[in-house]
Amino acid sequence: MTTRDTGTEQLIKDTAKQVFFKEGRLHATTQDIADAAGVNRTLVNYYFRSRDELIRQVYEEGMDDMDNRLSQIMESDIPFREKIESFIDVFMADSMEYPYQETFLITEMNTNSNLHNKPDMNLKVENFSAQIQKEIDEGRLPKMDPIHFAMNMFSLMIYPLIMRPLYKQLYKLTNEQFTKLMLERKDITCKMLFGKQ
Amino acid sequence: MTTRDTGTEQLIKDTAKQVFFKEGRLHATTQDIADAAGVNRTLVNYYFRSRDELIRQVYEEGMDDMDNRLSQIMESDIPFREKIESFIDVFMADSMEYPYQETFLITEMNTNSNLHNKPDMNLKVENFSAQIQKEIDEGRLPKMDPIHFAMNMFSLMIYPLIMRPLYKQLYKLTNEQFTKLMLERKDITCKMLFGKQ
DNA sequence: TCATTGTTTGACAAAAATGTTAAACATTTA
DNA sequence: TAAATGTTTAACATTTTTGTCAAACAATGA
Repeated sequence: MTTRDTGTEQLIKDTAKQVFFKEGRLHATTQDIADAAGVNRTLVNYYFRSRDELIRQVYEEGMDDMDNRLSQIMESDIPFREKIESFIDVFMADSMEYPYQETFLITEMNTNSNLHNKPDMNLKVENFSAQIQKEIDEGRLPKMDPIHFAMNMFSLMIYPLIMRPLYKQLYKLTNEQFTKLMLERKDITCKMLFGKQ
Repeated sequence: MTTRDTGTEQLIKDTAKQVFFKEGRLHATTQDIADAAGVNRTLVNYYFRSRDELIRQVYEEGMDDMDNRLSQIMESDIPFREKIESFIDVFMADSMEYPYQETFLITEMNTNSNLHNKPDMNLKVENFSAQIQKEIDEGRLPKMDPIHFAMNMFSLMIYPLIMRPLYKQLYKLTNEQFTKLMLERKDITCKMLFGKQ
């Protein structure tokens, strides 16, 4: 079967990511996704066979994406702090687009538990920890388990975006105000991490 | 109808909170919840009329709980830093029990959008911001929008707990190791917030 | 004890979500 | 153009989830 590539398969997958990662509608049905994509629901089955398979692919690609974003910290050979600054810049821009990507992944992990971990991610994480440890040893970061640095960084970047509906309500913020705050956070997060206050 | 109170209604609601807030199984069905509670599924309808009503009550009480926890920051009249230290201590203990409470609330907000905000929470938040602003004015905190202090605090406390399945996998952690790290974070979070590194 | 009434259960019904199929449609290519 | 083949659609079927009801059960009180 020489696929004719009408872009529909990709459209459905991309729309599913919009719904799950961007809008955070984690209970969305195939009908919801088809509607959002403006296509007949049957096409979900035509291209993906089942809902589960669509979810599986979205999950898989979400994980791959995380993996790729992690790689970014490794490859460049610039000083640690600059590397982190640049990482925060890129990662936060992505997260502002898709705040619920990690939440989706975790929710799937919590409901399925038949998750296959990508072994090369462990290596990257170890590598990252080693980089942090080096900074600690050379006195540029306070003494602590390197995992805390990573946790701090991801927490400060992602969590406010997840809680957006709540913050908007509690602090009576417009979309513009919220976006402005998130952009400010790039700097704030960096300063928090390196203790330069 | 003089209720006989067999504790079943409360059991179902508590179990729902266990499933949603503790296990993070956000797609759980009424059957899942009934099974977890060890009761006949029909009792969910007997006591709550519909699934939606059970969810509504869990949502409502989850919000009330957040409200109460926020109040805690207001009432005591001890110095700001001590207040925050004590708050982190209590809040993190709660969050370790129910990591997905806020995630559940947000997911519901994202799917329903017919949320009625509790107006008195706005007041508490304003009060909290004023307290932070005072610290800033008196030079005990760096200059920034007080909302960032709140965002930093909640992010550092909650997000690592949400991501637990991922961190456990990436860093090859046992439950005990993870718990130990989370307890360490009480201190780390506090130091991050006040810049004492 | 026996009637009353609230609770629990299982069988059934309804609704919602997902999956299948055949026919209509569109594109390619011979 | 016409056959071949991939794509889309609507009708239908199946499965899953939710909701209803009457009968069984258990506790209370006259």
